[in-house]
Amino acid sequence: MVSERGLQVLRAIVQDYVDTREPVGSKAIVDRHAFGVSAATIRNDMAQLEDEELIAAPHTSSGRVPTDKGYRVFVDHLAELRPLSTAQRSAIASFLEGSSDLDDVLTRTVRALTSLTGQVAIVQYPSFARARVTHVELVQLGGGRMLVIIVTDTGRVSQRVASVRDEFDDSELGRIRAELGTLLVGRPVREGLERIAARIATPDEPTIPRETATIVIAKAVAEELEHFRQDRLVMAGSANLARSEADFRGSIYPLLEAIEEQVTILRLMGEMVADDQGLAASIGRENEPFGLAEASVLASDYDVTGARTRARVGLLGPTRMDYPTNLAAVRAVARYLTRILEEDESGR
Amino acid sequence: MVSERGLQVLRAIVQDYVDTREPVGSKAIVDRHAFGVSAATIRNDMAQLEDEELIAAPHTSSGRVPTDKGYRVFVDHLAELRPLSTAQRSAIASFLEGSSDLDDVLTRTVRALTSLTGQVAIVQYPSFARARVTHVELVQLGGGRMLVIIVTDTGRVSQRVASVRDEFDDSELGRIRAELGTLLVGRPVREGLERIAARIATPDEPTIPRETATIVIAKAVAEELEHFRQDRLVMAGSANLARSEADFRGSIYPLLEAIEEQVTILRLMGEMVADDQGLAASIGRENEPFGLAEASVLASDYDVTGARTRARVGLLGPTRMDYPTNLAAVRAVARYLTRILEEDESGR
DNA sequence: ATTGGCACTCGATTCCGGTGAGTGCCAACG
DNA sequence: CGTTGGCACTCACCGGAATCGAGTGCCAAT
Repeated sequence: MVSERGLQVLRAIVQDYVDTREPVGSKAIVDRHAFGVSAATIRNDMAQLEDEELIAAPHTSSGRVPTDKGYRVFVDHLAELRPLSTAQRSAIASFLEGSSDLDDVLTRTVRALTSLTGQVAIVQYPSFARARVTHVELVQLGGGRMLVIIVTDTGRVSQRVASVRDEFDDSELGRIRAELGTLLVGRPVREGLERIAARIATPDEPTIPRETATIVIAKAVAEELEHFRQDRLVMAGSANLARSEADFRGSIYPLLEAIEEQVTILRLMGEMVADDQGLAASIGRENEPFGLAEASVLASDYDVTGARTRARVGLLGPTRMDYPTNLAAVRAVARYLTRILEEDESGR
Repeated sequence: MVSERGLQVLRAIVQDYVDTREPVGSKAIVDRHAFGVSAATIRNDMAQLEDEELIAAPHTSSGRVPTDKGYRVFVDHLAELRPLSTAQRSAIASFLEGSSDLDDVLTRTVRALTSLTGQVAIVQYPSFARARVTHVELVQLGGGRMLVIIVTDTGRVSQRVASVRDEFDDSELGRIRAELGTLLVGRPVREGLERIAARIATPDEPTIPRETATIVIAKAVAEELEHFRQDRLVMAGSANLARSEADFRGSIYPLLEAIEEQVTILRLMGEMVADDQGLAASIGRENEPFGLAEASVLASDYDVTGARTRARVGLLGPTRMDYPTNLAAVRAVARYLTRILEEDESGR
């Protein structure tokens, strides 16, 4: 329904509007872009684009602004990702250089992405539900406290303090440790949880205090494992929302709230559908069910070899954002992250 | 220089302005507050307050607005803390109920305070620099990785993964563990750091690989201990800044940035001087050196028995805030927190 | 010291006409 | 049929004038 040149006009409108934040008129288009035609012709094309609801006019006689649908078409068909400059690439590299554990890598990644794009950057923790437990360690702290440490093959280390009433001698401690070991080591977290649940359900003589202490510990382990199943986010750059405040008609309150809550963004990132390159975008009104109708989220899958699962890096910003640049940045950062995690994996 | 009634007028102006955000005029004061005098008299008082720079007029003929200095006098001499309702007290209690470890307690505390005040709530981690190390644990993860765990008498547990190239058998591991133990256990973190530094500096035969591995581990321990010295914050409610946006002439960008950076707020909270009740306030321009000239910070000390040191709970909001209510909330939450931590301590 | 009165200030609101960017439509043209 | 120049029309955006009114400062009277 809309001509080839019409699409080029749409592209021009998106680009100019993102640049200037001003509604763009037919004259401005022929001036700034080398279409070989007159303004009147562009106007005809614009009328078509308006029929298709790809652009809209704020008032009867003013330039046009892309609609969310227009941005969608732009992203899907028109946008050529703008490759990063070498300066930008080396910036990423220097951000990520010298990182130690997983937490550190993800924190640095999110910082790199926010400084690259000027948007709110988001990194999803790899889901640990499928990670395998490699170590369970118990350390007595004294005073009836027991430190429980769990390590998985994804390199995540996690600990929790349990209150047991008694002190244990080494052999007893060894026995409990061994039992937990057979229950968990080598098993995926999910499965480990089930096995612990089953073990706890097994009716023990409740009169034997040592045995119940084992159960207390097992429960602490289970609680901590449950923690592993919860997805988490690392974010940075929320202050940037204040800069692009003018793009949010209402206030940035819902955005900041979503950032603090995490859960909304987590669900949103989880539901986005990636293309064959692992890139995904959710634009404006498409985020209405999440209460973020004036924002866009870009995301890219990254590989977490050890976890046999994928997670996402992404960013959040106003609908009026520079999609080609930001998509390229997200993709690049995701690739760097994948590579770092692979090196880390093979380095073991 | 300014009469007793003058101070009451200042109080009225602060209260009304906080309520309405409108400059308040002499007429409004006699209407809303039962001074037994006429508007003209109030005007005379206001002229004096203006001479003292406690209030100011946005334009030649409009009501007055408290200056930062005015707020300061209000907080120091005029404000009677508004005691919390029983509903609010039980809200705090229910927030804090069932909390487990230190992290959890602080997170819940900060949530309680933000929901109570509608401002950005801040809790300073107790400084661990003086905490004593009670356990050093080493766990081999395989692949040349060593998990280092440090526990202090404040209940903080912290871990780090170090890359050592070799595998150790149990006796060797025991020896290293014992050495680290004698270096650290029972010592304050600060002192432990020095002892490790001294130990590393001692020229060892660099040809003995096992020995150098010990040093690698010791370095990892030192790094982690260094982490203990860094103060940290837990914050919540940053979205609230968007609600009170109108109170920030510029944008809320610097505020959000400070929240994300933490370090500025950390320094600010550290430098505030508390009164005999442990309460402190830093108002408006007083925060200029920190780039937060349009904000106020309230804080209250809370006790951390085990750490033999004090830390702070506080909140951050626009200068135009309800000081009596917010100060009371901060104080109440600080007291709850102190009590919880004491119970925890004695419960050992 | 307090008060009523009064002139005055100045931001806010409204109205008005002019300006201009931009559109929609149409007739003409290749 | 797509393209183009022309043209009337719309409407947001000034800038200025007029009005309003809340609030002040000052003063003379109590």
